[in-house]
Amino acid sequence: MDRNNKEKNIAIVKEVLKQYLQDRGLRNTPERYAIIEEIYNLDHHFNVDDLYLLMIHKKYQVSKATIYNTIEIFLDAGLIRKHQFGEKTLTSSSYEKSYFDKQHDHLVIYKDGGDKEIEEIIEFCDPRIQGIKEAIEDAFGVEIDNHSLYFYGHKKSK
Amino acid sequence: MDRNNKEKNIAIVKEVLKQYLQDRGLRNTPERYAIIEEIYNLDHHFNVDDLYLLMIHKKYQVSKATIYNTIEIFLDAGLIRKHQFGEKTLTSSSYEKSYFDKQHDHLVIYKDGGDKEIEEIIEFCDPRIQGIKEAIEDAFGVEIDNHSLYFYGHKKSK
DNA sequence: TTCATTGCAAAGCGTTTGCAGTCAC
DNA sequence: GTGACTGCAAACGCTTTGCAATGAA
Repeated sequence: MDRNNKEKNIAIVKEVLKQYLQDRGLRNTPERYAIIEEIYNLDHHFNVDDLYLLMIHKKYQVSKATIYNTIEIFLDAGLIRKHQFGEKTLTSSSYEKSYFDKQHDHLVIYKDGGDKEIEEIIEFCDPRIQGIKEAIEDAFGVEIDNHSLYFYGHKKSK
Repeated sequence: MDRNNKEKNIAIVKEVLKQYLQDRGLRNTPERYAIIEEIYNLDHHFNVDDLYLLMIHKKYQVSKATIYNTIEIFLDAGLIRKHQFGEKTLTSSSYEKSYFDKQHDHLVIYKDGGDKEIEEIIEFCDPRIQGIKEAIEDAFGVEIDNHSLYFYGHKKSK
């Protein structure tokens, strides 16, 4: 059932992608469909290297350059979202599928001790952010397309 | 008056830094004081390259390596904050002095047209973020040390 | 004197680019 | 057939690291 759902979603996303490519006169390359399929099979955040290794270890032969290119298209098409976790240490960009999800924010939990290592990333969604967004739009006469909110913390020690 | 204030603040920050270095058994190098002085003379966000060029063109001879090292200390001491503007294109990390300011968030305004260029960065402070923070702390049993909130948008076209 | 810190240059690492070959159209 | 796309390797840009020289304690 869950699996069926996933397959259905993948089919839908491929259709959306097809439409998008068509509209812009871009080509239907097999790589693009393979990559979007792998992304929508994942349930977590991933970075380019993750995705590259995953695809190498599976059926496909893709290059990182193609993944980078393709991801740019998916971002523009609204099929994925980009994140920069790790305010403390430098990390590669992370991505996640976004077509069926509502926008959500992230709580980044660091391990105790000054090692600056991420323990866990929790997603949440607080409607109050909408109120802030609207206030900012009014205050500065802008249209806000997008936001990112991260909380950084650690497990409460008892 | 403004200038006097700035000089007074710089004196205070140097004192704070001195204390911090002392507490950790770190050394009072002239570079560290020169760098913190230049940072607190700035009124805007800056990146390492900005700061490096500024200092080269002024009295001091510093290396980027030292600036990177030093900035790490200042971050830990709470004297500066680190930002990653530019969700769309890759940018270097930005920093800003933080000792006298209250925590604030940022509205990143992009130029119109798909050129992904930043037009302006506006700072704001909405108290409602505190409410969200507390809700998250309760919901997930964490202590939040820190947050970052960015809105990304564009000027409203009439 | 000692060893943290500096400056320099080299290395790292994620990402982008150039280009010859390929393949969607 | 044409030119957008791919894969590869090289280039890029920011940041980190290794190391000999320096200088704060």
